[in-house]
Formats: sequence, structure tokens, C-alpha cells
Amino acid sequence: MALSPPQFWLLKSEPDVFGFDDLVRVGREAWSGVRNYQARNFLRQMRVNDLCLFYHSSTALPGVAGVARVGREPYPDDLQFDPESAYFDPKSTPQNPRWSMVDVVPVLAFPAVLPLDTLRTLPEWQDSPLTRRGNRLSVLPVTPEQFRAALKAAGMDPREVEL
DNA sequence: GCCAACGTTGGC
DNA sequence: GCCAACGTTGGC
Repeated sequence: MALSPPQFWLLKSEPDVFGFDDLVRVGREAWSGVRNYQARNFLRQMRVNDLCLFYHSSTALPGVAGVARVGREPYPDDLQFDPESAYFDPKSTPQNPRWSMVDVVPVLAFPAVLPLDTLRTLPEWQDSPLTRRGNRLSVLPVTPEQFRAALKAAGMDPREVEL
């Protein structure tokens, strides 16, 4: 059995709704509500223990607040079946769900938010969907080099999370 | 709050 | 299948 290489991702969240501190508080969260096919397809590639940069969007200081890991492999997003939910999808059925989610678990809070402005200055981040203009992806892949560069720029030792 | 960029919808 | 209209995202 081959061990799959570590995968890295970036997850966007609006801190006014659910920030990294909220993730730390609850300890584990179902990452529901992704309703974009490209983001969903990335989500479905996630595997347990993949590492995620937790990004704060639509806020005064957009940037990465910490690191989370995938705590459960992709499974159907339950909100798609809930008529009361804003994420309800009438075209979804339990037999054929359109939308998936994973669980995420906090790993490491950065001492301070690593600003988007700083990410833009890193050579590794020049060609990322995140730093591209008009980007709207809420789940996107991160290269190992980007992940390491982000940790370093945040003042962290990559060995703290790459166990 | 503004607005550019982008995805989705629906008429044809 | 085209494409204009519309809604949403997200930095500023």
C-alpha cells in the first residue's frame, strides 16, 4: 500500500461568521456550504490529515489566521437536504448528493494573521488562484512550497505541523 | 458601500 | 449552444 503524499489546501471563511478562533473553540467543524463546483471538486480530493491554511476573507485584514487539518474524508453536506437552510439544493437527493463536505480540526493558530498583502510578496505565491485578480474560489490547492513559505512568513517552524 | 470579476440562470 | 441579465464574492 502506497502512502499518499501530503496535500495542502486553503479554506476561506469570513471571520464575522466563523473565524479560526471559532474553530479552536469548537474543536471540530463540518465544512458545509460549499456551493461551487470547482471548490467542491477540490474538497472531494481531500484526505484525512491533509493540512489547510485557514484564510479570513471579507474582513479588514484578509489573510491566513492558522492551520487546520482534515479530520474526516469527504461526505455528503447535510445542509443540501434541509429546506430551511440557505444551502438547500432541491436538485440534491440522498441517493445522488451534489455537494460534499469534510470535517476540519484546528492545528495551529498563527501569533498574528498573515496578511494577503504579505502573501503577495512571496515568490511561491505569485501563481496562485488566491493572489490572482477576481478570484472567488473558497477551496483551493496549495503547493508544499507555498505552504512552507506561508508558515515561514508567519514566523512558524514548519516542523510544528509537518509531523 | 463601491465595484470589478466571475459563476449561474434562463430565454431564445 | 449562445449570451445577456443577474447574483455573489471579496478587496478596497
